[in-house]
Amino acid sequence: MTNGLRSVADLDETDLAILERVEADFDVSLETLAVELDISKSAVHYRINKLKESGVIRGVTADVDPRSLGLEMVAITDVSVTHETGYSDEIGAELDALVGVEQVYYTMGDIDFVVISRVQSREQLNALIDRMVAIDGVNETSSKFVMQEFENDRRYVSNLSEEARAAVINPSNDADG
Amino acid sequence: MTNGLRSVADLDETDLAILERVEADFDVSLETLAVELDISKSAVHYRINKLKESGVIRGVTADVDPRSLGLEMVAITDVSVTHETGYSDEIGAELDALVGVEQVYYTMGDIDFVVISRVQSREQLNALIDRMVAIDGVNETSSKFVMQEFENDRRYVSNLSEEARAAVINPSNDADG
DNA sequence: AATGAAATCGACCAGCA
DNA sequence: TGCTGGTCGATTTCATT
Repeated sequence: MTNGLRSVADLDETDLAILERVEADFDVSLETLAVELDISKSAVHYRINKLKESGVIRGVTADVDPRSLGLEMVAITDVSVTHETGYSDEIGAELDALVGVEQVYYTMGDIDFVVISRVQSREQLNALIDRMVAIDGVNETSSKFVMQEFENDRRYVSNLSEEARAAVINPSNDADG
Repeated sequence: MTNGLRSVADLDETDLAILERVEADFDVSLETLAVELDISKSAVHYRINKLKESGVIRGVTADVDPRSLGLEMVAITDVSVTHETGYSDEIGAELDALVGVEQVYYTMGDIDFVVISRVQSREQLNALIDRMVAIDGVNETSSKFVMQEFENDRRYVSNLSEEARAAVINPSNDADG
């Protein structure tokens, strides 16, 4: 009996420790990690490479502050679509492709898509919503402004409960393996 | 200053070109960038350093695939709070600090917070929502499951319209049309 | 899977326009 | 301030265990 958790790559505690550090700051030196984990620099490098190749680390990226680009306005838009057609995949992709759209979630319930967008000005937001409505199959939209944002910086490993962490390291805990 | 856009750091086209590349893939070599931009390696390095120091690049991070950690379930929770007190800052921070919470938005309107959370299982989600409700000042929650997610990978520069890009490069350009 | 040595690349410095 | 070329140190690669 599985609880739905299936680990794609098997990771040990050392991997998680590396991931926790590099997902917060990849500029940390191999030597620092090597000392912390009490393994050689080459071993750290070997593991990071393996994590990249296996897709656990999807890439290494510069984290750009959107405010430095003038992107100071965030909105959450609920988008409902006409339910006759089953083109939710396409509509979601089209919403996601719109310039200014940051995240698109397709959800259960009467509201079909939740769209997070980030723009410079109210004019840009209005234009963006117009483009959403123009998408074939989009029925209705309802937007709200974000007054304040509490970011978590997309750090997954450090945001894992003890239980969740254990489930990653040992997926055969109560799963099929 | 007519359209409300105020640039924090002044960036030129070369900076934007560098940002566009490194926010997609920081593993790109200095030499590749130098050739592409027709400047020296040192100049690329100098600019990247300046972008880091000025806070435009907040950091360099490994992008970890949440699914490799078994984080396959995403939920969007609307959280309303008791409006008597003005502790929205604290409540937002408390929501954000909960393990499993990825993003917290404080919005205008009758729903006060929109919380995006990512967990391994339904049990973890239930426990998470319990912890939300337990926060002092939280009134009511309403959650919906995310069936599909269309990601944009947090790439801001490449997700800028021509108009928005121009506004970044030349902030004194108050031509907002 | 991990190591140490060798090649390669990025970080830093002094100086220059 | 923005950039150059050169040097040093770190990272990447590879043969070996």
